[in-house]
Amino acid sequence: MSSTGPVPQFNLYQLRRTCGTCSLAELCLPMGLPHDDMRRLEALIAPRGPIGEGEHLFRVGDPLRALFAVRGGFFKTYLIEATGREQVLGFHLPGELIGLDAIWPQKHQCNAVALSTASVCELPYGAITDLSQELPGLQQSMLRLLSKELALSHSLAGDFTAEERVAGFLVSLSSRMKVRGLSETQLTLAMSRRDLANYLRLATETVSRVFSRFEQDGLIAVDRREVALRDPERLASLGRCLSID
Amino acid sequence: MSSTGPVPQFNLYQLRRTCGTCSLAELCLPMGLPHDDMRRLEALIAPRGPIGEGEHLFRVGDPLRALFAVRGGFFKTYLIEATGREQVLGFHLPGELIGLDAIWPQKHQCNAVALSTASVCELPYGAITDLSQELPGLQQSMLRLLSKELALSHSLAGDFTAEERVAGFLVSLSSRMKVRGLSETQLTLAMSRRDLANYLRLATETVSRVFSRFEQDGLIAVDRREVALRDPERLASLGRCLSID
DNA sequence: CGCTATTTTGAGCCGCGTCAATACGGGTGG
DNA sequence: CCACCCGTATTGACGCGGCTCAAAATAGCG
Repeated sequence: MSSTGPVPQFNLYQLRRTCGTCSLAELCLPMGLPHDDMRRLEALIAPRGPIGEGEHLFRVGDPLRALFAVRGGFFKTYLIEATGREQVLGFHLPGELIGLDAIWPQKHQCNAVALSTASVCELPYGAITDLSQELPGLQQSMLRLLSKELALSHSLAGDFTAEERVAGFLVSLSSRMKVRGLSETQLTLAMSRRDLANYLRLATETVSRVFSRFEQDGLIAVDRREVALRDPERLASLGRCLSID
Repeated sequence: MSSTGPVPQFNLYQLRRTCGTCSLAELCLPMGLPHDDMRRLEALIAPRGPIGEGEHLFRVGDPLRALFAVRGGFFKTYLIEATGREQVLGFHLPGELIGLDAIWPQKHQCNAVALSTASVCELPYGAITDLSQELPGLQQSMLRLLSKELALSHSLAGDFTAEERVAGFLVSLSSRMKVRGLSETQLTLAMSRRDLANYLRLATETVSRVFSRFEQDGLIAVDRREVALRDPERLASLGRCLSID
């Protein structure tokens, strides 16, 4: 049995609407914030209801009004090069903040689109920075998140072989799922092969081939977008560190 | 005549020791800060004298004590992969801040080494964040710098051909030199071919070959580490945007 | 003037991209 | 329920860009 149906998704609409009770709080902006401070932050945050698959949170050039924290579902950020080619920058799981690269010029530098039905918390940028002026913990959180993203981006920058990239991606995703209390061996890829390949800077055919090879070698079991890690150890040794969590 | 001697370097020791009179202030952390605020920032900053070529500012794992702003000279940041291979993350010109990726875990995530005799301003991290708690402009500056670095990192992430990478690098460097009031056509590369190739994720031989090809095509003139841009237009059209300035 | 590190140039090979064909799956309408 | 269609994924054949290996040129330095 390769899949008995989709892995249990994040329960989008059962998530409480406050940071204090949100299971993602420790991954998200309020991480490590004292309770009282968290309440003040909450007051600024606007939850935003179901966002349909394919719907955009923002696009390149949009003025930065708010940062977005993923509550449920998956997002992809990408940009369109001068040549017209799409370039996937990242996939974003619940608890992660999107739009940080817009702070510099106050305009979004990439597009953000939902890969599945999703929901987010909207954090009005001005209000957040105003508040962080008063709450040292909040300022620290923001700097830390930015810095972390930077480190992640660095770790992605190396020149890796196709196998290293794919293995690294799987291991990293596994660890991100684990942190969120989900299965670390039974992964459901939210993205198409094309998006994944683009993100990894490979051709879709190459990703396909590597998946097949890994399956033959008993490293994983692939069924469409369900991937089971059979030998996480060996997989981890194959993939260079693409993870930061 | 390809070179009549080295291009005039930044006058390290003639630079005044205060942000208020530093020609790099507008590129650096105090960018856009009101005069009074700048004075308060200055009080925290410790200039650090001549740093010899090959000397390290910090290494992976060092606790984050301070961020460093380059005043004169050039730095390289890099890390050593698990496999032992070096990975160059970036080259840093005067006015740029180094060490931002250390904020997240409070430990430096990369090594920083001087490529030439250099000097820096040392910004004690705790003091900076404390002050930025009071000065909204300073907080904005820090967020902007981080965000900018992130955007730069994104723009580097694409999969480019060797020619695109080299051309992009030259164009980007040219623009960074121009901002600093130096020649935008007569570039002095501070780094070895090996470092440059590593940074661009190419083999040194490939960089060498691309340089030769560009020279044959009349795009540039190369003499050792002196590179003259002969046709910046065409060069820019070749190289995808690797710049953010 | 030799020694060594760096850079350039050449030859050959291999991983991955490209092109093309096939297989699969999910949705739609009869 | 099945036939059909179309987008996505897989598999195969082939070519090319850039890496590797090797050697020659050049520069830096004692």
